[in-house]
Amino acid sequence: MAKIQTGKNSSKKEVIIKKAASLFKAKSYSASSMRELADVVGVEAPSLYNHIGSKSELLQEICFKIGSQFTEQIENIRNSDRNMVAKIEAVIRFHIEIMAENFDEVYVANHEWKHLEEPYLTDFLTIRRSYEKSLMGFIEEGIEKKEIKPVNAYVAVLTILSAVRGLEFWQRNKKNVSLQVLENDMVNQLLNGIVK
Amino acid sequence: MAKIQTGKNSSKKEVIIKKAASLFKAKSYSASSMRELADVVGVEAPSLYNHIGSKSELLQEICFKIGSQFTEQIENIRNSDRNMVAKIEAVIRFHIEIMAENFDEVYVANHEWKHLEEPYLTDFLTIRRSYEKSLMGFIEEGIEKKEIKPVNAYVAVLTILSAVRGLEFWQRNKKNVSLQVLENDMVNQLLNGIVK
DNA sequence: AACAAAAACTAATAAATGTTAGTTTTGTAA
DNA sequence: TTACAAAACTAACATTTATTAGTTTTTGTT
Repeated sequence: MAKIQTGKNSSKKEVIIKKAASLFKAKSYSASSMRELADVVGVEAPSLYNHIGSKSELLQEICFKIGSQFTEQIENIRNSDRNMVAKIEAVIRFHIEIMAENFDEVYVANHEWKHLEEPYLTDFLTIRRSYEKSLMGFIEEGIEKKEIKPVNAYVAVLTILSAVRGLEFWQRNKKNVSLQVLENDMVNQLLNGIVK
Repeated sequence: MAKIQTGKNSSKKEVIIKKAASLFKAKSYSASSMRELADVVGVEAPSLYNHIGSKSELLQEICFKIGSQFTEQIENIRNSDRNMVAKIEAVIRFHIEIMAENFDEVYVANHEWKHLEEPYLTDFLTIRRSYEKSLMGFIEEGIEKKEIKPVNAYVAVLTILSAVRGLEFWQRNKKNVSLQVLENDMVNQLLNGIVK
């Protein structure tokens, strides 16, 4: 009876994926049922299968869509003409902005990838590790060029990526802190610290 | 047939909780079944119920045990005689150390609390918010006393807590980076930055 | 108006879930 | 050795799960 509402530019499959991301974020992948997803889509559960292959396919689409956005962007930054500190700053800013735009999907990609099935799990981890390696390269090069203190590059990457991932806890307080302040302050703390 | 092995000082219930934490960390709370837990404990599933009340009780015990450790410690730090920067540093170091000792339980408390049932969920979030408030107090006082730059305290708390929570991704690389380096470098980056 | 394709529906399946009931085994103290 | 409690077991339960099969409705095109 009910029909899946497809807004501008998005196929029915894309609508389902967006709602799935929102559901998976709220309840986690495993605790979300296809019946619940059908409910929020406004349709009976079996009807979903006219548009998608399986529950796990939804998770795959979400994780790899986000994964390739990150991969593409860090490549752009690497090829750009900036000093290393500016490149690292660009990475941090990109994280914050993509999170602000695609909150649900980024959250799910960061927190629910564990439930990917093979071979997708391995592929995803490979992409992720390569991303971390790129960022580590920025830091090591920054150290060589004396732009950055001689820190352990792995710890720096871990600290930066963990910090930006923490933005997932932010949203609810959107009113208190603007995106601008958030972005500037976090960049500043990670690069220059907070101690006077 | 099999009996639950209870090592020194730990009751059978505590053994179950420890194994549950390990399982919940590996597979997430929802995707972990009582039969799987029984398997790793070395017993049939119904036997678990001689020692525990329910699956969700396990999650409660884990979350509140960790929660109260954090609450207690930040209280100690608050009452200690140090300047604010040193207090913030102590908080960061405590996070890293408790994570190194109680990895599974801290991980579960940080990632699976969503699945707590009421009223435990509300209680847990109250504890958590009060912890964040304490840390925010340290930062605001540090700013007043000109020890810390005039940053947005909320963003600083978010950045610090997110960074230390990211340690959960570390362990596998234990060999590459010692706990000492990790702790010192992370404290340094969060307080003093990495830019020369 | 008729036809074909797309997409909704209902009904049903096998498997897995947390948990209870009832029974047997084990360990300890008299 | 007997007796009692603790803790294991087997069997079973009602739900919930993702998904398939088969059917009807809707939609768009001729």
